[in-house]
Amino acid sequence: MSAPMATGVPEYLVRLNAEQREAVETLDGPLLVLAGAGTGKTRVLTTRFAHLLMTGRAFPGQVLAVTFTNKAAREMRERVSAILGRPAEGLWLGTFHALCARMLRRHAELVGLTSGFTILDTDDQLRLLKLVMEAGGIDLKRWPAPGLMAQIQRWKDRGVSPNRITPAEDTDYASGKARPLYAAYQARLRDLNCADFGDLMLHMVDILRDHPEVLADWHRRFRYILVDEYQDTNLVQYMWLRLLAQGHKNICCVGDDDQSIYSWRGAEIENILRFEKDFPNARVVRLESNYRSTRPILGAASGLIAHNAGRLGKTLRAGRNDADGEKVRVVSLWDSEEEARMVGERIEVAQRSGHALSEIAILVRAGFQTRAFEERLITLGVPYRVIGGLKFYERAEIRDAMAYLRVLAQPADDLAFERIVNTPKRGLGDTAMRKMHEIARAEGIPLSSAAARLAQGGITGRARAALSELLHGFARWREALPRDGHVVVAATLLDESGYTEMWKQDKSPEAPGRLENLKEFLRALGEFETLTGFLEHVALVMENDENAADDRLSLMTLHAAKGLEFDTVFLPGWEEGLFPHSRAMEEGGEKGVEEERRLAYVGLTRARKHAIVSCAANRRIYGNWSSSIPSRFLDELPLEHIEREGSAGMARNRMVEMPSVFTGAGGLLARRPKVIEAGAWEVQARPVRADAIGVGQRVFHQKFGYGRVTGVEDDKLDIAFEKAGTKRVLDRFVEKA
DNA sequence: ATTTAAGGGCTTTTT
DNA sequence: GCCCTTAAAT
Repeated sequence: MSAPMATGVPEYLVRLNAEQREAVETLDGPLLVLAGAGTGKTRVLTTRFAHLLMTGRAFPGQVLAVTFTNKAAREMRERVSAILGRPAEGLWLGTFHALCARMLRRHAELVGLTSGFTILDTDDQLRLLKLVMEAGGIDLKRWPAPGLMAQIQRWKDRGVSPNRITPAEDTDYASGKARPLYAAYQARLRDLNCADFGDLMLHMVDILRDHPEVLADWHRRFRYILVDEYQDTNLVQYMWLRLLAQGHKNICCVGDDDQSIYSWRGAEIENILRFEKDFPNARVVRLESNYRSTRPILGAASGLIAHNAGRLGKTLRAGRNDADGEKVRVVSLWDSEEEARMVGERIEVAQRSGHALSEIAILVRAGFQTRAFEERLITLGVPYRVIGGLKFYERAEIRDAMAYLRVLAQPADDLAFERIVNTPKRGLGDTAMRKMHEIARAEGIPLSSAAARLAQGGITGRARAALSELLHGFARWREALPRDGHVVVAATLLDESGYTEMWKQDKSPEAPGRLENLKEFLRALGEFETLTGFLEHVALVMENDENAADDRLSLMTLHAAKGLEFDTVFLPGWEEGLFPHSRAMEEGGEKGVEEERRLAYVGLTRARKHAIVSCAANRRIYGNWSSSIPSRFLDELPLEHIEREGSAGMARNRMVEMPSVFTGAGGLLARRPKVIEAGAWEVQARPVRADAIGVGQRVFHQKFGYGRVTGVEDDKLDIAFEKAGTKRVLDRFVEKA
């Protein structure tokens, strides 16, 4: 513990405002910190953590700190270290899933697993469930597996294992067979020594519920519990927290009911609404001083969210000295293309006046909306990045490589074996696989053993040779493992199995990138002592490098934007049906609309200085043009904080004045937005692309599709397009594919 | 056993 | 309008 400051108050506390300080210094008993957007939530959480250590209230290993994302966990670790002035070691700090996995490794045998269990990805989960359903004689046409998977996940989110399903929790899926199928699926997971994501939580809760001595052990360990984003916890996470908090009752949950946007993933906003009932004598501290946004942005966001019922109630106050600023712009446009043009032009104007692109974001409701903006940004030559998309470990090549290593580590891992047995193609098709399954089922042995049996005889020459080569390979690699180490063996394995070669032969544009990813995979493997440690890391923690080293604009969904902030934020597509989304309204009714409204609130509060909301009167959805009316959320923004502009009339009841969609493209193109600052249209000199395109690069062109660069001359490219033939185009019209 | 055709569906996705 | 999953064709 470092010496107290001369004043008696440590420096890290002095930097806090009164409410933040109360949240940090209230150490005993349950505490709920209601932290509005931009009120210093992370600072409170990390300072509180450090304070617990600095005051000697707890050793690092006695604090359990839970986040939802790896990113949040990493950030907290870094900031706690910064306050402590040394790396924070031995912490129980991580995501719900990572922490549960860590705990479950110690108690795996209590749920019929061994500590080396494998964590399945969603792909494996579904394949396994399909096998279980087929074995159960279910007609997969009539009862698609994803439906049952969703149901099982819902059960797991609610902490319901097969034996705990009450009639109220049951479903009529597949004429009431859901429950036995769930049980069979769990049994198969156990046999394969696997756990899916939901199991990590579910098993731990079951263990803590059923084994008081285990629970008591964890109570002895954890004296303080810190929880981030409490509004996003689901029931099983709540149960887990509650069980662990029973011991010392020192649980501090930080969250914001107004930012609960994941109910469709099982998050229960009731968890935070109920906190004071669940934890008697709980203190509640509200953080309401916002240090992020201007007064008009806060006013607009507050006015909007005030339309929700059943809130815990907070009022965001502007905490900045320079909080005065521009009103929120509400721009109405003729169609989605004009909307994209408007956003693009404003970005160019901002860019020319020195605004960093990395401080601008376009936040959309649904993924398909990004396309129009991407097209626009490409033609304007504005660098951007789309946040979201596939995670590192969700890429096919990484999953394949993982599967190889899983078979190496656990020959009985049927799912992994099945994935790689014919990847690369070894001439093992349906017939060979069926035979393998038959043997495995008949003998009650793993697939790989069945394959060995099959290689002795039972299939034809070519397939047989290929199969026995693979099996001999695994025997060899496994033998080499203790001698050469996992990194070397992994590299040889991917090489000798023909897997790397498969991608080298592949002519598709993604192939080089995939080989890169495999290199990255091997490099990351080198950072781990053991194979199993690495497999867990990849399953739970590994993520994309979206580090914004270069100056690019961000394009992402509103969901992906939670927790981020930008100087300027564009919020397009505020139209009934899209935002609030019709599905959300159909499925959730008024509750659904409220969650959409929270999403709008999240979007607005991402902006520090400028927020530009827009709606289009016409939008192409699923290929068809359809007209839409402005979102009800626009009417809910307080008039004094917004400024309306636009070419396409705003009032929701004046829609009749809108020209028909069918007036044709001429009228549509002739119409120019009146919303653009003067001069914005006279854009001549485009910046040269930062990412130079070379010969051989595969590229994408909006009009001509995919092609390969055959020549480069200044900013002009000769491209052999797959469909459109050879053309010469300006480099700014293509993107790397 | 791989290639091609037809069909359905389509919001968000921290782990 | 597009993309992905499953069905028949060679």
